[in-house]
Amino acid sequence: MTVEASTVTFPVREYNAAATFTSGQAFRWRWCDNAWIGVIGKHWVRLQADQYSITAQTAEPVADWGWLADYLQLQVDVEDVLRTFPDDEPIRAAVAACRGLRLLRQDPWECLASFILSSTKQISQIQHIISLLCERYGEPLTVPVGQGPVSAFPTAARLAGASEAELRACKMGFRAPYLLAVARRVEGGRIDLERLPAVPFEAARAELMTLPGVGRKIADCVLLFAYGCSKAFPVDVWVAKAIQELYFPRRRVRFSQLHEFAAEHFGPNAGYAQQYLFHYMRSSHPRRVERP
DNA sequence: TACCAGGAGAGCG
DNA sequence: CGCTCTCATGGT
Repeated sequence: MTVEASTVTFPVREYNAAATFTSGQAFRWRWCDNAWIGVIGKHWVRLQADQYSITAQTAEPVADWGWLADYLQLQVDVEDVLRTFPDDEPIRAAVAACRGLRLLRQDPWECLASFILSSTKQISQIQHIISLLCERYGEPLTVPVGQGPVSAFPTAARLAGASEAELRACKMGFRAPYLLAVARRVEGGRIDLERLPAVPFEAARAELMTLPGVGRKIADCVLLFAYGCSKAFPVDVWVAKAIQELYFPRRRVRFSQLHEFAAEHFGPNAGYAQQYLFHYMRSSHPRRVERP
């Protein structure tokens, strides 16, 4: 590994950055001048990936790159994950469609807030809402000369002090009272997001689901994308459609049955399988609005 | 115009 | 429990 000033290069095989950053798990990455630009915690980050490595650039000197390796989940061997998938045609097709797709390890509060804002919204619109929210309530960050300004994701404390009308002005509509209530519960210590990793899976999900605006799907997204519970299997309209069409053609299956099937069929890394299916369905049934 | 988007919550029989 | 409706906003 080579480090000079604010850049670092990690050797890594089979990391499909494009699929990873556009597959609807994180919402702040932009493709700009042949690189991915985003924000991780309080760091502005620019990433370039090739077949054998990922090179990262930050705006300020970094002594320890552990936070970045953790976010990108560089220690994960994709082949190990794929070996746990069921050997069936739908999974083979989904994996073939987005080789090297990874799951990121995101900050719990940012992930929770982002997915509260995601309900019944297209990914491009979620990105827009979050962009407005960060611009208006996030702490401005140091950025290299020539780069546009960016801000950190707003803290729960900051949003807890906002009004519902102010949040609605960020285009989030009926999700505003949900986000506000959850920000106030987190800020008031009535839910401790740092403690959840120590809680058994089902109990952690149940606790997340006590939050207003957080049902089974969003709770599973947070467990998967923030806490690394790789068996969590969020079922949204796309994944429901995927399982319906690929595994139960011409037989109507209820929503609860989709969960039961997923839990027993996809194995210990069901969440990874879910992400491959999601990205596969979206890229094989493209909507113009999603791919400019 | 009607319909949909990485849902959740409330009301109904 | 299982179904339906509504919520806010922007796009096709």
